[in-house]
Amino acid sequence: MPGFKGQATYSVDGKGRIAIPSKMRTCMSSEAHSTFVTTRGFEQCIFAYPLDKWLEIETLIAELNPYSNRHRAFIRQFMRWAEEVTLDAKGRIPLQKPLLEYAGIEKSSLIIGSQKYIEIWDPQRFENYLESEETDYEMLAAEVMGN
Amino acid sequence: MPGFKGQATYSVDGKGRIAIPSKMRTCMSSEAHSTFVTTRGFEQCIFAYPLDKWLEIETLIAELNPYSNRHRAFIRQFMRWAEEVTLDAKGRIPLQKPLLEYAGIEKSSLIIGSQKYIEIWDPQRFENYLESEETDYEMLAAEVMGN
DNA sequence: AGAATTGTGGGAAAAAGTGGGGAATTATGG
DNA sequence: CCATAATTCCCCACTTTTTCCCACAATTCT
Repeated sequence: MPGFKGQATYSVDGKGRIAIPSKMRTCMSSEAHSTFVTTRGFEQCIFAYPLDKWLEIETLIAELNPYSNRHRAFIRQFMRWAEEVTLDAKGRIPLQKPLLEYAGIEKSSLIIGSQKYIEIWDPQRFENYLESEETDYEMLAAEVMGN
Repeated sequence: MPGFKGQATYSVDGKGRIAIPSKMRTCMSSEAHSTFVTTRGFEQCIFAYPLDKWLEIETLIAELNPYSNRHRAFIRQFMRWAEEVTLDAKGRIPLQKPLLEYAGIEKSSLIIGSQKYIEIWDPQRFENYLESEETDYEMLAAEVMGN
């Protein structure tokens, strides 16, 4: 089954809703029940996992030891940003204020399909990110994929 | 079954009641009978376990050795703060004064879903906690989840 | 071009959260 | 042991937020 791909610039309306591109919607498995889990990304953006993929991750989290304070801190950070959201009849999901603030998103957003999940960026911030990451595409490929 | 997730700032009313976010209520199993056990957290906050999860923990506690003073000290601390509370018709639970004092909560609180339990913080104290924990999210993730 | 799908916006209905009154229960003090 | 005070519980009223639904514009497909 193919992963999420492509990019698009979509608006975020006054109620914090954002449409998921139909091409990305169609490549969710039915086990996702039209549901995503949104959470903060490692960069300053929002990640959206289809529910089934998210549950796999949560299974790993559930095995951590909550009596270890490092583990507990991680569970806390990981879960507190997460939010289960379901597509409405028009294929949109609501984004909570804390996430929008974290990602610096206001009226416009850049949606990027990134294989197992979708990234949602403030377009300007993504520009800045590209500039700050000096490594060029070709080098990155060689480094990551190169044997 | 998914665990508690998300965060919200809710008020604590004059009677010490606090609403549990509906998204967290809906992911309790029916065996919890709409009941939580609140107790002091390992950090300076309140933990709320759904009853069924709490009973699992209590089973472990029951197996500790009461003739070891370390064990005994832990059992004593763990149990003396615990309080069984039931959701009212509006989805709220009452919080006892000692717990509120311990967590430094007055009128406002930050509710955090943390997988198997819910944490209730004084918002300001949580800010301080975040600052004191310098480790950033990405590092923590790599450390805990890393290969 | 016409029809169907996709993205955008907003209004109405439903649900969630907030606060408080009063009865029932428990605690305190003479 | 009773009277008073305090607390807990149950209920109702209000406000805000979320959810659901419909309308319209833009794009894609046939």
